[in-house]
Amino acid sequence: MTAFYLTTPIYYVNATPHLGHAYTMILADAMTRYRKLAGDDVWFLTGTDEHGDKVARAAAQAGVSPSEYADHIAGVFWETWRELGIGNDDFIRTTEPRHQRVVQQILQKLWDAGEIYFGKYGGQYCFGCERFYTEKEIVDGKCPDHQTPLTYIEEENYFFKMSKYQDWLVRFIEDRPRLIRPERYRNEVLGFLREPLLDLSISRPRARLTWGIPLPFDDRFVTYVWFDALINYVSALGEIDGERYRTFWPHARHLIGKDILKPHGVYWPCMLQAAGIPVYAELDVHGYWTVDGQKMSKSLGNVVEPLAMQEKYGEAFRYFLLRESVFGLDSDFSEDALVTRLNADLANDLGNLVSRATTLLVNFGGGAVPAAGPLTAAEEEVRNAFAKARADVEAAMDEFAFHRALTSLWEVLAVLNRYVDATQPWQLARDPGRRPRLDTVLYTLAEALRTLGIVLAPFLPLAAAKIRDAVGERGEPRLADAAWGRLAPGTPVRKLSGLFPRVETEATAKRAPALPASEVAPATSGSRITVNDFGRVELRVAEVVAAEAVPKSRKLLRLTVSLGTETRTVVAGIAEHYAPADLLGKKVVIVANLEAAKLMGIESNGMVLAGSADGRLAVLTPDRDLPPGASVK
RNA sequence: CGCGGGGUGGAGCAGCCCGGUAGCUCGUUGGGCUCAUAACCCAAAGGUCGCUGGUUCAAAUCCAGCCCCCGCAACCA
Repeated sequence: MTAFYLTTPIYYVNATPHLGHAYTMILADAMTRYRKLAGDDVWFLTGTDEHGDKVARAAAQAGVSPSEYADHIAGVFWETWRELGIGNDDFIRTTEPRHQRVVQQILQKLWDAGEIYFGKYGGQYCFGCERFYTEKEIVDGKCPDHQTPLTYIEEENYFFKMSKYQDWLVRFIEDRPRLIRPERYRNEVLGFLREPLLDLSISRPRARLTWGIPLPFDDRFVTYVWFDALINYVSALGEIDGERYRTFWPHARHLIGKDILKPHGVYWPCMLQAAGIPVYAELDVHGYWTVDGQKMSKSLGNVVEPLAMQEKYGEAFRYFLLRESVFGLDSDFSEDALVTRLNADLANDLGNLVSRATTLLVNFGGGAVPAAGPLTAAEEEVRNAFAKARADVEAAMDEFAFHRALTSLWEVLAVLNRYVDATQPWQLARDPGRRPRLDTVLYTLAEALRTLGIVLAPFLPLAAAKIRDAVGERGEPRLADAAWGRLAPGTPVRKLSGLFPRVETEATAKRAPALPASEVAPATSGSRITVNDFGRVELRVAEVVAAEAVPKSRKLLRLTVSLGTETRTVVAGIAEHYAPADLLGKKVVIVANLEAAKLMGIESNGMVLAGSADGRLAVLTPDRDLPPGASVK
């Protein structure tokens, strides 16, 4: 039995799951289900990354301890994967003792081997971000995030001698064309390695950060999160050289998003090499999702929540992600496109085929699989189409090309729909003399459903199980059983319709594309909107922390407002009514999920609400004190 | 010259690594069928494959240059 070990990144617990996390998980789930189906010994690992600055700060903000905070978010991730039907075998949290033990073990080993040294690091530091910035990142001597001046500070830290592995790593990658895939990412890593590789800072002083794993050889420091986090892939397998480690580590494949290519493609192999652990077998890199053509971000308010999509569309959500994306490239998500896929592929092609085939078997086959009569070229075509799809799926899955695997399977569906049309079983049923022919057709359809129910299982686990169940196939599906002719005559068949009901397009047609504000018709009194329409507008209390007139502008003020967890720039057309000083410290109400807009060259992320009449204007403020960020509705 | 990705019928995409009549889905038009979820099947219209040049018997596919769009640049999948 071949072992297959697939990992996803462990997710940082400073935010709840979004489309991107769900995508990684669904890819990993489909892949591991496929390998299990093929008979491999599979181990599928995911988890959460819980140490570091951001978690500590988010916890402080929420008024709880870091561990309480991490418990909560880790729970949200865990629950989300259950709802999405993800079948991970393990879920590791970096705060677990089993992880910490291995991290410390590896650190000690590296320290003993002289792979780590104590050194001084100086750089431009932003106290807001609690991190250093490189010269390239700094904008006009200021933090690109906060636009505040940076401070030069020096800090002593431990460093991993990564630089000495540069030449080794280049050769290692060059010798292994399949190590990093798709190839564009392999090229990108080799591109990184054309620049000199620096030693990696692997610690943070406890004076600054306590939320981490203490260095075993100097407890004044904790381990830097990247170093800590990457080791989860090993620590989750138990003791190094233990049984599970020996079974799975030689087959380790890491599935990641393109944003974390560098740590996985560069740091991690160096760490492993230094620690005397074999490098992973494969790094598989997927692309990003945009949403309605735009980058997904909180400030744009277009973050797609996987649970909402799952609730609304069920397995079609999973199907869409697998079918619509080309592995490694970016793809665009939209509900319209999802509904189109759902209706065309799942309702019309698959669901309808299952419905018509089971109905034929029930109405004309007496609810049981008949014995097949002589086969003709038509049956041969069906079998060939299926055999071709099996081979195509096998090849596609080897490259994480889920869209190709599904395309191949849908070619079989087209062949089957044509087969029904061409053989016309409802006509055959009228002539008792053609009973053998009818039986052959019905057997072929039943067998097609059974085998489809097996091969579709990794992609549509629930629907595939229903299809198998309709033709009397119970228990765990196995690819080996997808051989033609295994279906026993006499097996009872149940009618299965409504597998994927169509979603009526009216609901989607009314989703108007976002128009620039100037083109939006103003609401007329009398016209009504639904509560859902209103719910799309995110209103929040914001505290004005800075205000200044926009140069050369008559009407505009540039406001910096705090939403509690973030500050942002909002440009407001109120300069004729308010002096900047009037607004300082005021709590106002802003539209927080408004599309960003450039006004006089300044990007505005939100809109300050104000009422006006007869040329007089007044900014809205809460009647009682509310904290910045409080939601308004 | 920071790195990378993309530019293919009305829309969204595959194909490009391994050159050989340009393919899929949606949409449009006409026809067929009635077993099926207004589904299914057949047919048609619609593309100088961003531009220019090169290699080749042959280029969407290889090479060079240019134009446009989009990401990333140590903690967002």
